[in-house]
Amino acid sequence: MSNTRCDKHKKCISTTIDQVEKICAEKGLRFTKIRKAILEIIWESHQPIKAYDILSRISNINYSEKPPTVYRALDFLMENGFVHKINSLNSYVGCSHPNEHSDCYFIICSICNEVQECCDSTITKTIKKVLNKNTFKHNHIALEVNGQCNDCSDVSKK
Amino acid sequence: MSNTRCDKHKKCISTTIDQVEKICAEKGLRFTKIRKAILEIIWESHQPIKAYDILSRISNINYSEKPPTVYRALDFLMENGFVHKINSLNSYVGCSHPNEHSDCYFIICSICNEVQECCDSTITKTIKKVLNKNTFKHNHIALEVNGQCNDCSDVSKK
DNA sequence: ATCCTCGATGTTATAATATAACATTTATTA
DNA sequence: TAATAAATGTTATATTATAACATCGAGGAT
Repeated sequence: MSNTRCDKHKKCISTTIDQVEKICAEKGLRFTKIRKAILEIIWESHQPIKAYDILSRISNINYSEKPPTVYRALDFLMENGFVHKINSLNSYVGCSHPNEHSDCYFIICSICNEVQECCDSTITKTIKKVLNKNTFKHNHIALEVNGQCNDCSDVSKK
Repeated sequence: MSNTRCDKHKKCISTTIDQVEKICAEKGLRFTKIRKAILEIIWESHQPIKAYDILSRISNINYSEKPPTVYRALDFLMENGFVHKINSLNSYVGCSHPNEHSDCYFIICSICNEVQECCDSTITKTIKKVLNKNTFKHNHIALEVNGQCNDCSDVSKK
């Protein structure tokens, strides 16, 4: 399934990278060569990618990269909302709307492994109400739903 | 903070263990000695506990236990809804209402590390609506909110 | 009761994920 | 241009989790 949803994937990558570049310029963040290379690798597919898969991809380009290189770039990219970690998969995905909001929700198809963002303000509102009842101040909301996407549940019916 | 919320913690453990025992009997599940011991260790506090901390606790009792012992018990306990994994912490907590519903939501205080369940049906309903819109069939909903609990944000004000 | 089977446990080894600590380089700014 | 702060390089190791195969033991079939 990997890139089928994104007709013009190359464009979709470069648009996002440009956007990130712009945001970094505005905020005075250093979007260095390594950070950019790693963000590009993450965007090569719309699937979540694992840190060590990023590492082996980047080692093809520049031999002898080591884990801290990847984890540091991931830290930077996550801190600034350009990438999200899917905790249930120990994997990382690019954020398709950097800077719009801090909390992103994910639906993860356990058949094709496709991950889609499903950021929805009604979910956020409902959660915030419950947090208020609990007098809990939130920093971050992580929502990951595991199941089958439409395509895969259709296939499994046949 | 650890057990302060639960006035009679010993009772609270034994009640839950009894409940699990009963559920297993009804369902023909084998609540073996090891599984019980590990569930008891998990319930020693209301905090999430890490697999290797369980391992070292159980090694005090019975030397020479090894990781698979713990992970197998955790698998059993999670499959049957007696324990939940907090993915963002790689940690495990006992479920305070085994068998009532499959999806449990957590609020995690980053100061005192206390984790509370905040299973709320309005959240579930709202999420399900969004999943329907996306024609996505869910198996499991994981919601983890990180922030500060009431007690800790009070303290930090002072 | 005995054998059989299957699930549970024991055991060894290793895979997969992530970070600590310190050295060096590069960018920024005073 | 020197000072300084941030980023990267490097080595080592910590943490989390599973594979693979051997053995044990409970409960059912005969």
